[in-house]
Amino acid sequence: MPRGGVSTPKAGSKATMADVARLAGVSKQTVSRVLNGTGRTSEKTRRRVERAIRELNYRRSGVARSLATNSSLTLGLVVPALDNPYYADIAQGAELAAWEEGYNLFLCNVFQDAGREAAALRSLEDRGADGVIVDTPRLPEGALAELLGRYKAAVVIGREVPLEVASSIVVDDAAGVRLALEALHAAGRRRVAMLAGPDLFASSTVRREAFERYEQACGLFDPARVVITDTSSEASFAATRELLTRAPFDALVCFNDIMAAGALRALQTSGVRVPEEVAVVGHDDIPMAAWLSPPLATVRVPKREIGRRAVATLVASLSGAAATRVVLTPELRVRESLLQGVAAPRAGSGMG
Amino acid sequence: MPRGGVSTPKAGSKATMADVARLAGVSKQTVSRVLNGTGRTSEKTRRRVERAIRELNYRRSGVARSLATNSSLTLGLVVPALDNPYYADIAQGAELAAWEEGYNLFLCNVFQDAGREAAALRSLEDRGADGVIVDTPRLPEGALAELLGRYKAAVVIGREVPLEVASSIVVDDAAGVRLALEALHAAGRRRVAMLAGPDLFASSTVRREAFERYEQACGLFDPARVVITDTSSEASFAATRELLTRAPFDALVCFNDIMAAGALRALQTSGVRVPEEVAVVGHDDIPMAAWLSPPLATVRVPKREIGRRAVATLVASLSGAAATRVVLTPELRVRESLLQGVAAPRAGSGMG
DNA sequence: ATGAAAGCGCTAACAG
DNA sequence: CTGTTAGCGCTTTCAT
Repeated sequence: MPRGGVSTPKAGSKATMADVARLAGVSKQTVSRVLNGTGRTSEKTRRRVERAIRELNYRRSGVARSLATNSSLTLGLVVPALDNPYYADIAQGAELAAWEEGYNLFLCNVFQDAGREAAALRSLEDRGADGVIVDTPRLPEGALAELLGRYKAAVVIGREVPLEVASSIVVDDAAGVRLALEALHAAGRRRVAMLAGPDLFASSTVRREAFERYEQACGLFDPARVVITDTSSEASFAATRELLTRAPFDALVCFNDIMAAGALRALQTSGVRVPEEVAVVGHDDIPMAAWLSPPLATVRVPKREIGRRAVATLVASLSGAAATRVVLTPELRVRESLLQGVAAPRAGSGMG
Repeated sequence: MPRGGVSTPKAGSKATMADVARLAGVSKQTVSRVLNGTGRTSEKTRRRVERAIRELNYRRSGVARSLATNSSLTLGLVVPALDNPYYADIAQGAELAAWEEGYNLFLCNVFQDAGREAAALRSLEDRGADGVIVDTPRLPEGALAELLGRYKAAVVIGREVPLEVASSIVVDDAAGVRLALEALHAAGRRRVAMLAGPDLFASSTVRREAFERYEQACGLFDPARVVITDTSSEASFAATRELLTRAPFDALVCFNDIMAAGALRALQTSGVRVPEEVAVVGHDDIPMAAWLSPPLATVRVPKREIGRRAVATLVASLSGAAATRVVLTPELRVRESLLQGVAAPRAGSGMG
């Protein structure tokens, strides 16, 4: 066919490399060389091949390619719940980094279910992903090791695993809690309560224990001020109301910002002024935190950075680097929910 | 090797179907039959094969499989920005539905960039995805048609495309705006302002025009009360402040909840009481909307449903069904930011 | 009920 | 610089 059909290709047109070779009057190998930029090819043949490719609207089959090369330049990221902006941010960081490294990143959201986590890990493997990053609170270590062992490389987020199993990226949770408590104490709060998440989340346990340890060390610990509840705003709303009837407190540290949002609302609807009567500190620093009223002070976790580092580590491992453990440090994000005596909140505070 | 090594497989172990066949003393074909449940196989051979599979910790290569079958039971979903909970929710709906249909769903987040959108669509194709769902405001229709034409089936979200190109799932945006305005008018608001998003988003244009039309019809339209701004809380915060100095208004309709959050904060920090002086209505109903202060009234878009329907439509198309157009209807979610004279907000309001 | 041969679309290892 | 021959691991025919 002469160049009649403009560039609008027919739907479903699936030219193969052999078609291109035929049209260009060369062998498949030459086409492959041109495509890969490997070996030397005469300027002339290259042009012919390139023209044929355009003409046929040809695209190499990645499937065939990865069958032949046993690699796919594809990475997988498995997260437990995209509806928590925390994971969405990690995903964005990872996506950006993968793109820069020349890899593709496929995300698997596994809606709160260990079975699905395993399934996602397996199907990513089946589809030929070179490596995976996984943030999974639920999968037991044995199962995780087995699943990850099938990849050339793997990175686990938010959880320490043996280096034989995978690299890991974690955040120093205890340090984050300490930052919050130091600021609270400095602001004169002596009866700090904690809204903890279920122990299912390793980081929740770590944070709760860090809280208890620190408060104990300061001689300010009272177990009656610790509540464990589900990580939803709804559950936190209810838990905070209950806490109000149980023990007096002048500050509240929450496992994450989603929970803090519920707590904030519970305090306000109970007539408790924030931060005058009770200061509130969240954890993670999701984008919405700065827009709550009052803006929520929180322990900022470098989410994008987590995603970025996870990809960097994974790519390094794929190139033969040894597994590593990365520990990231959180920062305190001071906003009005933690400040005292802020009469008229100023515009833009906490937006930096 | 006898059954020495318990069930803990060595890392990187990649048995092939031939290995299994050998160990079981049958042909590859028989193994394939057992795996697929096709053809008849004697109970005895099947057991042998199954045992060999277990022994070798064997998994079929999906890559080889899809090269041979030209199908992968894999679907792709391309979204522009996971950091907007709106998309995260769509993704969860889609993921759930795909899982139920026996498909795998790979998500591609393309960070605000038309080039990346195209790249994602292409790499999903390369990896053998059977079909894709794409929510892309930026890709011009011609390019989109070309990209989608290469799939067996495709679904576009939030945008109408010719049925030859793909099926589409859209929400009746104009109806949503009308719902908000009716409620506002019923509450006595006569000077409604609008915080619109850039025309880049088709739905933003639709909503803005619906707003103008409706207000005009009521004889209440004033162009000075319409502001177009970026879809971030920050930009909306600034735009709202500016609007306050420009034209008086007693209600504010926003393109989405993220923007509404910024607007809410701008009003509050400017000493404007919500909803007493200015009622605010968002759009989408992201989870956080209910936890803002005051809880944000919003036009609820059935996000999960969009994801679910997109997958259902896609799967149907893959089975040969004709392309279709689905229009979903939004609902008004009344919360305190729209109510009048609510002295003491009651607990749990707006949480249902 | 099972096996043998051919091929999916590509790359790798050698020729020339 | 370019072509030929083998596979990658699986599913299809077709035989048996």
